[in-house]
Amino acid sequence: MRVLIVDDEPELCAQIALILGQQNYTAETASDGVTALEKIFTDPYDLIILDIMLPGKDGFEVLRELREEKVTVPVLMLTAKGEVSNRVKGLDLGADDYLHKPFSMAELLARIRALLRRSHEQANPSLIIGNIQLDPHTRMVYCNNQPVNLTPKEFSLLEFLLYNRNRAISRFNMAEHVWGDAFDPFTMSNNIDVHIKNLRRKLDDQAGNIIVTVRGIGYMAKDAHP
Amino acid sequence: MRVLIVDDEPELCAQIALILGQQNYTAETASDGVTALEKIFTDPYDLIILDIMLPGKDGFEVLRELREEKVTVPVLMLTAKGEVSNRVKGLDLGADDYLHKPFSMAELLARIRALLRRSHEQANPSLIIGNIQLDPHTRMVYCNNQPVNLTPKEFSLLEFLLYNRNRAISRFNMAEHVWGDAFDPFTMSNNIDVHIKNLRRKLDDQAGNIIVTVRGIGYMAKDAHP
DNA sequence: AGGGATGATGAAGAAATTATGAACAGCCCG
DNA sequence: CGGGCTGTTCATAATTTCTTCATCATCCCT
Repeated sequence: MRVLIVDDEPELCAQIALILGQQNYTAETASDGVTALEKIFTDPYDLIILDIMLPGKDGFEVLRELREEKVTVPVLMLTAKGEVSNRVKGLDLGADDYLHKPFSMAELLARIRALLRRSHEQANPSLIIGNIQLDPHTRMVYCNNQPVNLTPKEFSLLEFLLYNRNRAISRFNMAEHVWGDAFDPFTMSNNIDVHIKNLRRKLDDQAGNIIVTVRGIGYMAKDAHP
Repeated sequence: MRVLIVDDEPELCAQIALILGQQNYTAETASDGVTALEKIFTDPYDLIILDIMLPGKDGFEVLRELREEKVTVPVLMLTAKGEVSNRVKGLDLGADDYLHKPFSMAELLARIRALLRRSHEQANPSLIIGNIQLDPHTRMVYCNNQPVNLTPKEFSLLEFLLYNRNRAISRFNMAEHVWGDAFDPFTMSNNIDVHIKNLRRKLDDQAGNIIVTVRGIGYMAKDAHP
């Protein structure tokens, strides 16, 4: 689950990112509106936390451009105290919720969960492909109905592949989604390949029947007979 | 056992919360209907104490929306004196009991116990897993049929884990359910881990056969043969 | 078939996460 | 006020996971 935090206070961003990380969200941050829009258009997020006060394009502008491009990601706006009328403006522009600064982390988290639940839970049954079953909610994976022990990275990777089944996914995309901000695009290591190997081993995928390698691109989770 | 108290008098809320806390319930409060609904939809409670007089959405409205969304949590309504006909209205909308203000704490507690017993008894006779048996009603825990002495926190934690058996539960979720409002998301301590350790020790779960640690997430209570 | 590029694999060190023992504070009770 | 119990925090040990790297296998193109 990818969340983008847009705020010009690095400290607050880091705080929120830390908490979200602990909850197994993949958090990224942007400190101004232009950067935020770039990130959003480059790759979709599941939720955006958007401060109104931003250098350059402010939160309203970001929201407006977003909705103009038909990006329907849920947006939680942060408003400074006293900007009461901003609530109306934000909701008019298509924000899904708002929160006054300063707020408690508990409250922020509750709202995040509510938003994600609203937008995601219905589209979130068990991901099944071949003899593999992945339940995003309980974070359990079964292979031939036997529970399989996956590490966090392995789980995220598999989840992402299954979510995009029958589509070739580039290593870059995987890195972005599983590693988020921590992803170093210049790395020379074959980190992802190693995780894929381990996944195949654990999932009894010797012949690469489920996780197919797409030469020159990356990998793909393939249904047995599409 | 999580209870939500919805009332616009902070004093009364605090009083009830205090009493419930002493009885080893996890109490949270909401002072208006909108907040209450958010909390309820975000994370389920075992019981809701709902005043009718509320700013914004009143108790009836909250109850209506609740039931509309198929939330079946037991609801105890508080009615001011003289609002006799409200009793009928509340029960029609799906309230489970009502209580006239002012009421004695003893009476409130009795009704809470009755409601919880009624709703939990059928769904929740005794939580048994392996050689562990936990009775939510009497708050007794047996290991190999020998009674085990658990502290309140340990009991709540075990209860929550057993209630969600075979599902990986994040530390965050545990904190939320066992600590409720008092939970500090910024704490750096491994408080939960320590409680888990103590639970394992008391339950003779040396090899972590019952309480399994799910790396990167938290813990899970696992049946021997799922 | 040769050569270069790309992916697979095994192993080892680094990093992160969890387990554990112990100290400390707060509270309730006598 | 002191003892016992509970809950929290901290430091450190133990374990698992992640990353990197070297090497080998495979694919693709001419």
